[in-house]
Amino acid sequence: MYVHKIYFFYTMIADNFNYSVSIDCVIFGYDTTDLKVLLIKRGEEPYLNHWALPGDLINPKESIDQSVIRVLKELTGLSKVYMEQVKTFGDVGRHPLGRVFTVAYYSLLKISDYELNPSSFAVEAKWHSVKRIGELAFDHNKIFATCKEKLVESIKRKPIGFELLPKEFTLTELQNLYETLLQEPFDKRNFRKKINSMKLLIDTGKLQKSVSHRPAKLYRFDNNKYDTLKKGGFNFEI
Amino acid sequence: MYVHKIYFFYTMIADNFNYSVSIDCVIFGYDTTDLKVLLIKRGEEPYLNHWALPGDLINPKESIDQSVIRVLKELTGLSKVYMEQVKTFGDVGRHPLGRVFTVAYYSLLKISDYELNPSSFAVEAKWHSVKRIGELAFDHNKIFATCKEKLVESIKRKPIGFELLPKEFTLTELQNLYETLLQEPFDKRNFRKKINSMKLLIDTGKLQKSVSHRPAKLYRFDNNKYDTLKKGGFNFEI
DNA sequence: TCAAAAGTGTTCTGCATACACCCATGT
DNA sequence: ACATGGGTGTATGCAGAACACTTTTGA
Repeated sequence: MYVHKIYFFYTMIADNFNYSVSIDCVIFGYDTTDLKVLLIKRGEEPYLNHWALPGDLINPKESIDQSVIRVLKELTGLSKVYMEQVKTFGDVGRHPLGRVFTVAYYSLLKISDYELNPSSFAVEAKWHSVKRIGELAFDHNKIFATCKEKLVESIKRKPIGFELLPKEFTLTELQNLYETLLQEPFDKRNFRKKINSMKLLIDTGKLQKSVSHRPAKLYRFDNNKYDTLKKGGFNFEI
Repeated sequence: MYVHKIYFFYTMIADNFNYSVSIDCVIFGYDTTDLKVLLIKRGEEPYLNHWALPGDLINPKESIDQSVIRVLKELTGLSKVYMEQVKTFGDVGRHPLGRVFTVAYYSLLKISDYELNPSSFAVEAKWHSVKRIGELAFDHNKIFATCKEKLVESIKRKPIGFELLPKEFTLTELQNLYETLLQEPFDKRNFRKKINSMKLLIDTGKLQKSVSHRPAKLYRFDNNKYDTLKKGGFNFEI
């Protein structure tokens, strides 16, 4: 009976091992006014010269996460990058050469860090404004859209926005970030009141330099405090 | 140079197609007082006689979602079951016979529907209280835990709780559901006030039958209204 | 002295919370 | 008539929203 066949697939033979699995990574960076995504230009068919999400096949001896870490490291030179698994895509026709599943991740990094690590000369990689993404290779537009949505969801409920700013930042920079990502304006005083009430920022005592107006205070995000609060049931929310 | 190798994996050969991909499904049902999960008992090694999550290999010509729909249909007899992709697991050693990735889903169904469709005689399937899950096959305990967390997250922000109740239900049943899933008590009057303010329930005009106390009104969830409201930016939240 | 952005408090409104009694039915 | 859960309103507190002027710096 047909029902017998399923749920017990672990008696499978070598014939069952004929799929391929990759990761694709939507790498977000924020650039004073604009959210950007790091794309690479394909040097081969199919989709020659199309922009695509960076990714790679998963190696036989590495986990999914390790695969993403490896690609991020090779592309950006950075090791400790925030990343989050989003969704797996595996439609039948998504890859011309066979059945390839891809696990999509997004990750966040400070463009200021990235620019210090130009170890990616070998591949043409470029930041694109998320507002001006053209047609990407394969189903990467769909993957990108899904990751963007997930980022927006997460940014409201986790303090991951700080991953996109320099280590020391002003409150106005923080507010601009949220306004850009969430596409809505915030009242300056209320925004500061809310941020302040969370007690998650450390006043560095430093000020902005060489701006032609009153210099703003520089703050750092207090990771330790956040970890402590979170254990006590605290929920970040903007 | 090494960096050349990656990002251009699409020149791969048959050697790259040697992984296997499955789906596993955490099927939740709610039973007047308790959240349950549908497990199947393995009839073969490895993990003979262990309880496991229902799942199957993805067929060459079906999408990931289709694969889940197929398994749910074969196991429960139901076609339109709420489901949500949660996460993909692919640690190197998770399966003894080779590299098997599995895409985890959770799904929600009314146990009352399920019991009318006993098409799963061929496989030993049983509802287990989520509080009393023993040691499951493979990494299924981890998968289960991840899906349970995701369910709890989603239940607060989407009106999916109704998928677990009969089509017509009382407000007390609804409250019990939320109290069970979120593990916190709600004030009866405030709970009703909140539900009422959303205007998402339809009073069927019917009453409970043969209860030895004042019979409660029966309500239905208004799917159309919810879809409309959602388009207007409405966010369900409990 | 001007331009440009930083910084700061109060009032109002609405929503979450806390809380106790009468009602309808079956036995 | 009694036991059982169903059903209802009000007062209080707190957090989000609206809102405008003074301060500091460089040019």
